[in-house]
Amino acid sequence: MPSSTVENYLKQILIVTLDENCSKVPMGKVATELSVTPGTATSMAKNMERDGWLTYYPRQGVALTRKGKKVAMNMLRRHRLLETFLVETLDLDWSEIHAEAEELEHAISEKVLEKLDQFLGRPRYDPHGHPIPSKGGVIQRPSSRTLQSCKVGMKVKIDSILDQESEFLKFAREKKLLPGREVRIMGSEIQADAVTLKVGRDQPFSLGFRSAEKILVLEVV
Amino acid sequence: MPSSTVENYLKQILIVTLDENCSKVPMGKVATELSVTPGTATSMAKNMERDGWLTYYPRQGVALTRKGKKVAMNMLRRHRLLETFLVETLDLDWSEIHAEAEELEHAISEKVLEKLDQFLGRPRYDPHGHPIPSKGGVIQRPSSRTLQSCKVGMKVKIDSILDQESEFLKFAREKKLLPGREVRIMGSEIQADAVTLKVGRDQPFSLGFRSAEKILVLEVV
DNA sequence: GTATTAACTTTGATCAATCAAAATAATATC
DNA sequence: GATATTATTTTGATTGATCAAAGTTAATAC
Repeated sequence: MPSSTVENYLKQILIVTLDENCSKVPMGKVATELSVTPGTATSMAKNMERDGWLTYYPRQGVALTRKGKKVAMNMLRRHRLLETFLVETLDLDWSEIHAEAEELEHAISEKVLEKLDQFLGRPRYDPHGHPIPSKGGVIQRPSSRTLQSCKVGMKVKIDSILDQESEFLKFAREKKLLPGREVRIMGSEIQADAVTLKVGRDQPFSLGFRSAEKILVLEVV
Repeated sequence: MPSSTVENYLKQILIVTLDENCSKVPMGKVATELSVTPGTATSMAKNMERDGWLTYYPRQGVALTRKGKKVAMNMLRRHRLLETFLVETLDLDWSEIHAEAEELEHAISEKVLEKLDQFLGRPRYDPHGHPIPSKGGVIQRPSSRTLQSCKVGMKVKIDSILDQESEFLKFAREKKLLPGREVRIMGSEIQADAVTLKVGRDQPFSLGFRSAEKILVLEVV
């Protein structure tokens, strides 16, 4: 059984992994995410490796093992189901539920969670629109679509780049069109055969449909 | 803020205090109640005294301070409201709720508790018939105890019957074991697993602990 | 190709909660 | 009253989680 501290580390590492679409999470990131000093993160990583939750690659970061990922997914499920309950049933304010769920997710048993899921009608998304992992720990993630198909104003996250041509990848890197990045669609005009997008605070720029087609994105809710 | 360990000590000490109607709880009792070694109980007592939760009388026991009692009462409130929720709303089995509430009571915030109370319609008794302390930490009336827990010679008044099984209720009616009736405890023997009681001028009879447990009584002074 | 900087690791210390086992005090027994 | 028993306290050690500060590496800059 993981302690609730370990559960927190696992969950946060999973979130970063999914979010940035990377395999190893650097220790610095772990430390800031959990609000501990880097030294603490390193020593926890070693203990967690000893207990089989993750693999620790010195000076590179940590990656969850299958066992660790399973628990982490379950934490996400707990968190999101609890947030749903707090909003739907107890009518708590949207702004408070995160912190509340953060506490409760460590205390709720599998059995109570199952009953809660049933009571709520087995919701698939939490109040923020995030998908709730299934009992087996699977996130049925919203299927990705091409950048070309996006509507103006949408906020999307880059999922993957289909073209492996190095020239194109180089261009994509320069424009920060990398997996995990969030992008806003500023314009999309069939007649102009182009989409205009903005990455972070950079200057907006346009991509022809030919290129936009090569970029798969996920809608951010 | 007390840690959840401290919360457990406080709650358990309060329960023993109410139960045995005594002011000081001896360390041995504290230790067994919390399933720790006597040494641990002693050292916790010292720390808790330092933090103002209780007064520690060496070789005699501990007594809650006002501050400690307030927190302990609140724990009882949390516990009982949660048990109510688990049975009423989530339909958990009567036998499981105690352990579940034991975990959740440390994680639930005052705000969520308040919403839960509201959602449940501000119940005054938990599923076992125990009174739920008010927000201010007041128990509305002398807490009832099970018939099984009574000492020989006590005179008690029946408060409620927990088992709603019709066969059992029929039996209870025959024996005049009905709310309001006064009963005298003629004998109670753990080895025999039975209590012997007398209702009015009727012939005394015995009840197995299994059944005696289902009957809540109030002590008559 | 060295110097600077940023990221990471080590070291030594602390705190809460616990145990086992030895020491001490209080109570009961003869 | 001396002894045996039981309850309690002390002592010394451990474990998990943490920090501050010093020490290493690797990457970046110049």
